Amino acid sequence: MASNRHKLTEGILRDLDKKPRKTQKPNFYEKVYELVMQIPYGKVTTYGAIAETIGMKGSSRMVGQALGALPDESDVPAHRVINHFGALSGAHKFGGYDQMRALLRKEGVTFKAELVNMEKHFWQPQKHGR
DNA sequence: CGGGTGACTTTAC
DNA sequence: CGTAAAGCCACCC
Repeated sequence: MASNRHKLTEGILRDLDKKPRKTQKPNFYEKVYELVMQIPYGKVTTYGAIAETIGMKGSSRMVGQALGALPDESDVPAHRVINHFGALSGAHKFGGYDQMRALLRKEGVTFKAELVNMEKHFWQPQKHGR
């Protein structure tokens, strides 16, 4: 449902807007965003790699969920996050496959058929603060 | 509190 | 090879 997603997005915006409160459990979404924002220009990474880096190996879906909640005007380069095959799973959020591919190509990312050339562009996320 | 949802990944057949 | 199913768990209602 579109309205549901919209509400979700509002929640994310609210969370991003307020200062990260250092509770015992920081926002999972913020962790994902911080990692994604560290992806260098022209590089890509996968949901699984991000999940593993934030200590949630196997919960790659949560990563996708976090990215899916991002507003379009977000500074988070979500287009650099793809699935482990190199397919553009989130293409629908960028106006379709062709558009997302064009976005990546513009950054120098090369493709093998319909898949990103992972061996060449995969970037292993690193914990915040190295 | 419980159910539904989701930009994934892996394993099994 | 292809399809199915099950883990995974934060967030919203």
